[in-house]
Amino acid sequence: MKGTNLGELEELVMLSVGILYNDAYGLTIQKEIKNRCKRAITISTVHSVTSRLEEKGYLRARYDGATPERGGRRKRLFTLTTSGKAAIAKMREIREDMWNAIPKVALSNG
Amino acid sequence: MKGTNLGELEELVMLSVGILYNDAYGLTIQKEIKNRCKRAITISTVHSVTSRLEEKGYLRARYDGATPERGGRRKRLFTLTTSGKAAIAKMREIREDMWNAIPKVALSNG
DNA sequence: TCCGTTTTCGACAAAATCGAAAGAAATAAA
DNA sequence: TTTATTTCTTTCGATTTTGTCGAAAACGGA
Repeated sequence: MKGTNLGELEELVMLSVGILYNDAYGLTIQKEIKNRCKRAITISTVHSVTSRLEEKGYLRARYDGATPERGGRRKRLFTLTTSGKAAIAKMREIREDMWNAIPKVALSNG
Repeated sequence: MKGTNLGELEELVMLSVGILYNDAYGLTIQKEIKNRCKRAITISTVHSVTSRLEEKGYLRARYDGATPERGGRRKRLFTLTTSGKAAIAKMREIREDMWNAIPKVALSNG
């Protein structure tokens, strides 16, 4: 049981779900990533990532109960689970600590 | 040619190289990650990641010219390239922006 | 030659990625 | 009412990149 961590894209999807709060589903997640990261991924990619995150227990899904205005299939909305929130928070903390530990000289140009 | 991005572990290795500055090589990188991330990876893993980062142009390697005190093969020291620095800085910026965009309510417990 | 350190090699699992096609559900058109 | 259209979800199969090892090879003193 190795892969208990988050991959790079998995993390971006988690952050997107957090940002979108109560409107996170395939399409909106895809757009969020496109806008913020200037990175085009297909809807298939988003779905395969969200599935994996569900399996890991980092994301929970529910069906949209509200009536859609003009047609369309029910949306599958995602929210972060408690362990999901903890996972991304921890990664952030570790990276920030590492950034702070980099000596200035290592980042100067030349 | 898709994979121009950094993977999760690749990023950690880059940060470690920055932290270690003029003493970044297999062993020290491995330890840095172990200490900071509480994550045990083998030395083989570190080497395969650094190789890939070199190919991507994010890391540059040189051999240690100094005489080793007590035996052992020459070390291969790594430093961040200009594009390498830019790559990790960009990832950091994007993630910070995303974190700031997450509404408080999405992170509260419950 | 022997020992300890470090890198290279070859292999495999997990994550990232896509395209295409098939459901669903609600509404608009016939 | 029946059919078509729209908007999304699901699923499948396939391929490239990343992540991960264990073992072998290469050094460089002692």
